[in-house]
Amino acid sequence: MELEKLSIGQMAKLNRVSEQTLRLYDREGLLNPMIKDEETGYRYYHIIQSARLDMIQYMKSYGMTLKQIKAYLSEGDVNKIKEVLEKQRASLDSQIRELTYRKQAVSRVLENYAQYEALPKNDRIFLQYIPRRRIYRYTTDKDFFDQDYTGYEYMLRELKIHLEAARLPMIYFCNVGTMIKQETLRTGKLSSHDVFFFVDTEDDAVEAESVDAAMYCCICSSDFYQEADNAQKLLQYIEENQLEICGDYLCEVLLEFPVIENEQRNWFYRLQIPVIEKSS
Amino acid sequence: MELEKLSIGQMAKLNRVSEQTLRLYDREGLLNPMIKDEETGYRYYHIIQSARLDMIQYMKSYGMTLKQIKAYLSEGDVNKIKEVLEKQRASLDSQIRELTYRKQAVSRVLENYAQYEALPKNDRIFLQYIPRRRIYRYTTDKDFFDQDYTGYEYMLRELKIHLEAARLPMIYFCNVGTMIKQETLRTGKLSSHDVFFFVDTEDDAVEAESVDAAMYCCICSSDFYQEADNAQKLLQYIEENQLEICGDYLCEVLLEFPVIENEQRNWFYRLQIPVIEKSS
DNA sequence: GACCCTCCCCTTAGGGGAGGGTC
DNA sequence: GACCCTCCCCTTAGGGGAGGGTC
Repeated sequence: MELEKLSIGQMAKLNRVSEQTLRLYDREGLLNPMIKDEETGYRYYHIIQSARLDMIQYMKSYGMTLKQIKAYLSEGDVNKIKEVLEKQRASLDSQIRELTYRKQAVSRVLENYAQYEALPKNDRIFLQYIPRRRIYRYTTDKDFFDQDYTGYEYMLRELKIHLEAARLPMIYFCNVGTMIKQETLRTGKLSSHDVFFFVDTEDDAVEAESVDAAMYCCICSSDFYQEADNAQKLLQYIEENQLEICGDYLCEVLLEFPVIENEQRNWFYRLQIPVIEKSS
Repeated sequence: MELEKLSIGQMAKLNRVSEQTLRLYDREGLLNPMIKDEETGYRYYHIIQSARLDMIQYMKSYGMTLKQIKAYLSEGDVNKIKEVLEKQRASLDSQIRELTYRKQAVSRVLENYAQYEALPKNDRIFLQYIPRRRIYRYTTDKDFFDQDYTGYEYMLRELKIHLEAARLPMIYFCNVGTMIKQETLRTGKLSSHDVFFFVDTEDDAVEAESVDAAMYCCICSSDFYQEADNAQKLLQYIEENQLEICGDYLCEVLLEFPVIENEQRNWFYRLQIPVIEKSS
């Protein structure tokens, strides 16, 4: 029966794999041809060997590496199937979780981008309702408002190191900010020892503080050195308009563009102070 | 300020990356140190360069390759952010879908394994209620019952090629079977031109036939050459027990073990014929 | 002595040849 | 002429050295 002695090309075609793949499997000892012509080096397969090839492909589709597959196949322990499959399922689960995390991060940046496009960019003060958020806060011994831009970078590095120590995904690091406690703010003094980043409201794995929904008095800018001035403008506005501070001041980096200008990050931040109307 | 001239080791530590990584980014032009001592080759970074490193890490966490990141960073087009992010989100989406598919496949095999453990293995005939399933059927010009084992392998290869042509995932291939139409079966003749595989009941992307839920008269075996005999036993049992065939005969490969014995697949199949009680 | 440098080899699962025999 | 063989180089994002200068 000629049919039963298949050349590498025939075997490849029947099984929808490349000849390269079959040669690799031969070399790696995953699937050796039934006959190897010692003189010409030609490989000949039996159709039956498709069974093993199928097994290899199943296992590959479960996400196993060739090395794992080889070990498993050569072990030949029928009862290990379950164990292997359960391990694979767990591994797939965590991969899916990881990717879902990433997707959420991308989505968040896109949302921020949409806000960026909609928000006024000309130092205008505006009121905005902002829903509840969650933040992970880190307190340093330095005061943000005493720092120059370089100093701020060091503060961010601290936060980054802290983030890693707390086993939090790097992804959160792109939506950071600083905070002034409302007690401090009421004295009119700008002073901040807290940096933070926003955490998904649904991410239960991270313990974070809640920032209540509120009406915020806001101003946006791209200039790092403008923050103090802008903050003063906000305070003045609040004063002049019969408003009352009802929570912590946040400076939120909404977006960061991948260009460095004048040796500075090219970002877009929103200062925000939660307010209520003054009770008369 | 010494602080502002960071050695590679300091820069690495501050940013939680390895020195190797920084050297790679330097070589690839992703992030060059601000100063490179021409004589000693020592690299010195400015803390500000962390901004670019952050960008690289964000983009990596979105799933971009270094090459893509480099292209994006050097292009410097602020307005392309959105486009890039949307592309990344779409890509993440399809990766998640793919992995979810795999996970389902693994879960199905595990379910089959659980059934394997529970089902009688000693040629005993039993009744089993089997819920609705879906199958993708492929009709060949050969008759399964005229084939030897080798012939069956060729039939499977046909199915596999067909599966690929229909753009169906390889994963489905591990739960295959053959079918005898009830009309044929009633004549008592064993003849089958249909091979099939089971498709997820929820997978709308694949168009498949429905196999209704029913009470099945079943028998399990691991011996390929035993199928015809076992089928006859089933028919006899049905006859003797006042039962009536109410659908197609299926031979389902429930599980396949990764060991080849006697040049044959080591599998476990379940013959099943749907029955109802004979109306008197 | 701790730090940094430049090679260099290694990892996954093949793809894409070149140059030369074989069916 | 179509098929098969054995090299050989290439891809990602670094990790892990060795051997030798530098702060």
